[in-house]
Amino acid sequence: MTAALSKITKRVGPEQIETIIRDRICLRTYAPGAILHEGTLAEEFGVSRTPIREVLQRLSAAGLVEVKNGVGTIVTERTLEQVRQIYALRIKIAALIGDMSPLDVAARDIQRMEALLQRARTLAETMTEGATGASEEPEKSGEYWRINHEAHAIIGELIGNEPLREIWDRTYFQTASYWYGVVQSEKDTVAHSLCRELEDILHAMNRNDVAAIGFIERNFISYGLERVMAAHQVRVRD
Amino acid sequence: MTAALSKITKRVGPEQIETIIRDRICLRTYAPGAILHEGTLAEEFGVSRTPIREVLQRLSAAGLVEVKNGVGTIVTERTLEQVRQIYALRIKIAALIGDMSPLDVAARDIQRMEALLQRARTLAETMTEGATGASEEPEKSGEYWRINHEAHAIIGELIGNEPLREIWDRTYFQTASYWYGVVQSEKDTVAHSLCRELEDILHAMNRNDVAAIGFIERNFISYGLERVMAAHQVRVRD
DNA sequence: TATTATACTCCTGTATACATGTATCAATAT
DNA sequence: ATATTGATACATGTATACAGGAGTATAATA
Repeated sequence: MTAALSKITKRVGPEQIETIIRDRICLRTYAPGAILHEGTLAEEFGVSRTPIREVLQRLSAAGLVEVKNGVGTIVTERTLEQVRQIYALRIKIAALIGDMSPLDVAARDIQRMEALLQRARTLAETMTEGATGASEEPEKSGEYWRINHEAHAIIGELIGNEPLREIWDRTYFQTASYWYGVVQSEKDTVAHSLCRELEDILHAMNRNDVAAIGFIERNFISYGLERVMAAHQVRVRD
Repeated sequence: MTAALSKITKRVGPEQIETIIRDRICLRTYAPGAILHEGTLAEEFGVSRTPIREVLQRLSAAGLVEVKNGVGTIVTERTLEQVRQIYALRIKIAALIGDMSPLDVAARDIQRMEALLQRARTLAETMTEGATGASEEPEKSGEYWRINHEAHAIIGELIGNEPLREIWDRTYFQTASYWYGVVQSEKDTVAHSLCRELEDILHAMNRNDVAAIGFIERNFISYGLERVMAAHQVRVRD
């Protein structure tokens, strides 16, 4: 692990610890196959192993890690076929959003999405200008992640069927790490794609057409699957 | 809690403990709203609170219980609307089975389902004959549960898309308790309905038509929703 | 030199003691 | 008589010590 993960002074609860570790998995700070040690994490967050174990159990139930006795907690590695299956499911789930008790779009949601679109446009412009600048690259990827993550959350809040929303989140986090791998290698393309995605969603939100949002997502998830599989082929080749 | 839950001598692992407690929730041995105590469960299974807590955390992640600090672990109570939403999702999920990498039906599966149908027919006959016999009622309900549970498992094994199968199981367990409430009050009707369900599935299995099985399930889940809502109305009335 | 057995090291699994949170009930002030 | 407050009992949350399992390195032997 990187040395940037220093000890935290503020006491944080298990829920926040879970969020932090989950984000690290999504952002590939903990890449698939990486081994996490309970003792190390306990020391970093200033707590005992007990609450850390609780967090890892929950992440295990979410399918993000696998706890192995005598070894450690391993970030889940998925085969190409497994990733494809999750994406296939996400496509079907997205198409269901409009059918399952969709909620009304609030003005507040539209404002949040407009702010995200603004940030996404700034990010995309910086991408094309800066070309392949080295030092600021990680921060751009981080910004992409934050935008994408909040957009996902806003859409999730429009899903009135709670069990469906849980699946929406669950499958999103399971594939986030692999999608983020694509983001790192094709920043420029995906940044512009994100802009179009948010524009389309914003139009649908202004019409209060949640079903349309589901189908827009369906299409962009399908696009994501293509990119992930292409990137995976490249990785296998070398 | 009933006194029938005596201490267990054999040492059992957390996985088995989880299955036992989950079954008790499904069978309403632990009814919705019931409070479970970690210490009591620990003593019953002859282990410390630590593995019990791990089990309860997993059941909490599965949406079957809710752990409350200073109070206990409460078996999840769901409103009529929440139950309806889960059923609505199960209906959609069932219809997806045929689309998502269905597996071939093995001869072994057909044999298992034929055996279940046999047991279901025996159960249904006993129902109509015995009318309202008192002493053997619980055992009949238990037999209904075991048949229904194994049929669910067999169908689940035909789902090639693993994330979809997880949802299949998850939503099944979340509604099992409420469906079982219907079973207890309308044993005769549901026993015959189960026979027809298994017959239809067996026909589809012989044709290796997994998609058909999905739609058969879709229809019987829809039927289940009707019965659960009707029963819930009765409960509210008194 | 290759191979196998064994001891060692480190990580998770479990048990237990203690800290903290919640609800109940009784006592007291209004 | 009633409302409020405080003590108390008991629940879960956390820390820590110890037991068990898995991998590795080392040394003995064929």
